[in-house]
Amino acid sequence: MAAGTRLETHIRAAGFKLTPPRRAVLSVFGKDEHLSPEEIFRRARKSHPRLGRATVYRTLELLTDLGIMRPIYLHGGRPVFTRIEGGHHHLVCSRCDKITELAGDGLAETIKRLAKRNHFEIRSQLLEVYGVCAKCRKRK
Amino acid sequence: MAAGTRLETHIRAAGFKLTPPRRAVLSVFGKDEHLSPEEIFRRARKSHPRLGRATVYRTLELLTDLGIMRPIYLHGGRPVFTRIEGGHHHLVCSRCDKITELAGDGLAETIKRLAKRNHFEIRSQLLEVYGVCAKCRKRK
DNA sequence: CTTGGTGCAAAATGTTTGCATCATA
DNA sequence: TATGATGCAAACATTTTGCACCAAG
Repeated sequence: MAAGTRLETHIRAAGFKLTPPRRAVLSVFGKDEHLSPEEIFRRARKSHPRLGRATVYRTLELLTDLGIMRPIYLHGGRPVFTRIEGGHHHLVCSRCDKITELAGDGLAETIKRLAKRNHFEIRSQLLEVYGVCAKCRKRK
Repeated sequence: MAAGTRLETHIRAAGFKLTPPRRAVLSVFGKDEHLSPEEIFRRARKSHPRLGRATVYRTLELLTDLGIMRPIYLHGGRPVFTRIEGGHHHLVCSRCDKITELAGDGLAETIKRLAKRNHFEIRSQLLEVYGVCAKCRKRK
């Protein structure tokens, strides 16, 4: 679990303690995983049964403050958490709720350029384009 | 209040009743206004004091279903509502929470082009770039 | 051994729902 | 006047907080 190890190092480097509950939370994240606090709780408890919900929330807050993870609000305003790196550019279909990653194509670069013009230091990008996906348009 | 009138017409056209509470909710939205349900409730109650919170939520849901408004989730996952038209491109400073509109510059067009390539029909765009604004960087 | 981290339970917050009443179309 | 809309209060879901105890560094 290289990714997990890297995250763990990050926590210690920032001067925070690396505890079993925190390891359990970190361990459930693969790359590009989008998980709700409740789902994280359920999964992490498998490796650390004593885990409480409050600790999940506190750990997610810590990880967010450290710039390791970030919440994304998609359906109904409930958050899912994901690793912060990379651009998160989504086409969200409001019919079938399918989320398509909108890859590359100079989008991230365009955004960086615009941000630079505003002297803004980018930490994370999130683009959500809402509408109707190709499949649902046909099925109309 | 041309905008308000236009929205009211939209509601009737869709076969819904135009009631005082709904007019009160609609009336608080200027253009580019981003308001939380609670703030909408507070403002709308000035023109219609009997208004209840539930009606605000129900009206916002209706307006969202009609494609007139949309929720945006910025700070701490609490929604703010805004008119759906136009691109909503924000630079969000995680130090001071200031939100800067990232205007034009071909961004909306770039996104449209990419969506078209995916045969995706755009209804609304939302870009959130998180990071540190110019002012806060200096103040470091 | 010191300080930050944890789990539990209670509290706070934000949103939804059931229902009797009201008013638009 | 029929049906959809409203306000109220209770229910609900999610997140935060207080506190005594625990363990990583």
